[in-house]
Amino acid sequence: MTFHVYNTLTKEKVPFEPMEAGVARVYNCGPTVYGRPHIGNYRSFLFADLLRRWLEYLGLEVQQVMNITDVGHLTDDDVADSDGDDKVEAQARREQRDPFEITRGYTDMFLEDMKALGVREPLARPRATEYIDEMVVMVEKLIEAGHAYRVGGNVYFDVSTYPAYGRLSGNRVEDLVAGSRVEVNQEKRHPADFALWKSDEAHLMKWETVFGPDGFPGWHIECSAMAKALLGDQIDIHTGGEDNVFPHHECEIAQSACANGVPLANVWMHAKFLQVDGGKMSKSLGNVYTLPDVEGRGFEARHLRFALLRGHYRTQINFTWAIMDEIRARLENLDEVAVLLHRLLDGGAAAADAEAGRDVLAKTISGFEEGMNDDLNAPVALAALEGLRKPLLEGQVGEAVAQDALAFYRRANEVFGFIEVDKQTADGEVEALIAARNAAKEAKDWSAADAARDALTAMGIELQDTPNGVVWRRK
RNA sequence: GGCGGCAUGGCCAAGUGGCUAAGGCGAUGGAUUGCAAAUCCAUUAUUCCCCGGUUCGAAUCCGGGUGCCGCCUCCA
Repeated sequence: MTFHVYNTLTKEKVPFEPMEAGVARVYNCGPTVYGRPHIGNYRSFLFADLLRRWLEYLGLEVQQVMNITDVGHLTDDDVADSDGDDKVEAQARREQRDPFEITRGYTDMFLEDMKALGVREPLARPRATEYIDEMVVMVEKLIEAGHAYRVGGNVYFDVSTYPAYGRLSGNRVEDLVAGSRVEVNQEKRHPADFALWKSDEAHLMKWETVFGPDGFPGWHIECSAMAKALLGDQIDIHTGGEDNVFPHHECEIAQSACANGVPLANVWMHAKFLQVDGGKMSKSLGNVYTLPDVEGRGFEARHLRFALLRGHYRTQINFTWAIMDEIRARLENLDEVAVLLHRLLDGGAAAADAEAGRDVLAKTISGFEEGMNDDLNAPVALAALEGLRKPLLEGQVGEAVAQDALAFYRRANEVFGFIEVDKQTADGEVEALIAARNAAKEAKDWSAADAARDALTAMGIELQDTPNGVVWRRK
């Protein structure tokens, strides 16, 4: 089975075929850095990371770009000019700091979190403020081509010049107008027209351009310009959260196609929102969690990575602390597969036949790959990996197979990135305590034996008394 | 008002027309143990939100209802 992906644009799963053999060009809509990223944000970036890692597993070179939006989007495009209020500037006012300082600070936090969560560095993380010139060029081109028009220092995209507008989101221009809850901006030709460039001298983040001295880009042009600058006019996959479908990606599609003459992306993929405690997370409920919150509850970043990748990216998944406890237990089992493989290869209980379990391994690999190839069906792939544990516990795996199984397990973890696959080594203190406990048991000094065991438990070492002696693992 | 998604055991989560509904967590009983943990054995959805329909056959398709969620406004 080849890798199939669900394309939001066509609403169907299609085989993934990169335009250039062996290379996948992928653009991920990144965060707007006006606040500390939360677990909901992480989900869509983790999805982007999973996609990238799966493409790499398949042997493709992935040219991945994830932008950082450090220009605030207007909170309300249609009434923009009056107060120039946008997320970044609003935050800047709240913190009484320079907006550029704000975005730098939150960008650093974002990058720290990504690193902690094991997200691989993309080829580039362009910042919108570094691509103002490219945006202006694109806007000028759209004006020249008759797809955009100026009203004073503002520039709007004329949706009537792009009949496919609405295809991605399933919205019709007429319905958008009817359902619009914002005041109609009189200077636009059509209420659905969207801003490419805005001017407002009260705006804090502003640039002098051909459109005037106090301008700033509209919400959508940034990504179109950065994708073009770094990946070219046409890319293979464009991703984002489900909220990006409309208006952001719909607008990107329109403006890029009109400016470049080719479709921006062949496939559009969107991650569903994460829910917390069964509903939308909200500040008033106090459940807009961040990585430090999760770590404060005694979990590691990899637990969170697992929790957010455990469900299919297009299904709603829920986050609760009870689920995190379950995640911890499950991850211990996945870690244990590696522990068991290392133990076996170090002379542990292997099946007599070195080739024993070959069929089990083959089934595991095909289950894993078929799951991932089916639009990144992580739950199926994970179930396949978990299936390795039982045969190992039952001693049904031979040494040669274990060798291959470990190699595969490492590759599988190159995709998931939350399993501990390296061999666990004991330090002198651990070994001494184990020896002390064995001696105490021999002497039937149960309180000394239990003391040693308690000390090890406190160090995160779990002992297992098996019929063949004592083994241990780090939990 | 317009558009869209989802509903599977105590919990999480696969399955999208056809053998006994994956897998995990948890729970219960037993074995094992100095006691535990781990492990092993057994049990844990005759049933997939509800009501109709199509079909030889549906969790899977269709119609209606209920509930949750999303977009149309900043949001991953």
